Amino acid sequence: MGLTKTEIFSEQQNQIAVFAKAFAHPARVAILQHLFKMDTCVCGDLVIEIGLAQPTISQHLKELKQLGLIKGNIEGTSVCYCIDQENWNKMKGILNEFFNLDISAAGNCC
Amino acid sequence: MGLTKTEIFSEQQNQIAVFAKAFAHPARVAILQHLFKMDTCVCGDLVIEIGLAQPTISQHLKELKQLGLIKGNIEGTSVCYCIDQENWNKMKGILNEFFNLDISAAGNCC
DNA sequence: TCATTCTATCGTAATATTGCAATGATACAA
DNA sequence: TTGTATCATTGCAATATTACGATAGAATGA
Repeated sequence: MGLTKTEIFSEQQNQIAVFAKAFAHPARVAILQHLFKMDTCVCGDLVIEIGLAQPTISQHLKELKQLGLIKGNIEGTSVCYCIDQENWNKMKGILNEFFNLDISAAGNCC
Repeated sequence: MGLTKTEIFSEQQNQIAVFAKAFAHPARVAILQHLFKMDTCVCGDLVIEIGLAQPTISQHLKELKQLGLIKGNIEGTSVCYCIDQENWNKMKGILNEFFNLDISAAGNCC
């Protein structure tokens, strides 16, 4: 049905899934890496840097913005994008808690 | 078109996206958490534990297995699943490298 | 052998995602 | 005002994902 049954999972499980979805596309990974690489905010060159059409980039930026991982400030005719440090760290905390589950007990019987 | 243009991205970017997709669904998050929680391998009770139909769980398990994040050993009529420690740590390394990109330079102009 | 149990696969329906052309909207410059 | 540059939105087509009923396969026990 293509419809994820979010209601049967915990808030935490859904939140992990939502954040993970942000990185589940190489274009969004590339956008974020570029935002990190630049020592200033990135305006328009994302379209040139990544090889996708402008509406496609705009759509990916919108998703990242809705998740709160990036911020966008209007600067004249262009828009300045950068990482939202606070939310980025929050996301990192949530995902790291999941990644660092104790592995010692599991995995020793297969 | 629903077709990700993997060819225009780096190997690393695609790999991050592929791993992230594993966690981009709460059912798979729940499966992995359950595998971690158990101090022994998990066989059939994932269907009961999580509220999805058996074919659906089987499908999610297949995806996780294809990524190498879990292993499955046949034990009589049932199958024993557990985390693949080696690949799990490898995945953690790749994603952490991405998460821990230097944030100090970016994000100070918005 | 036959029924039971457990899991995988197939087929299908519905929703989600991706990508882009066309079009708007806004700010600035001439 | 008229263009130009930049980015957002809309609308659409194509592919991907999610979920499950039905069914098949494999091992076990009666």
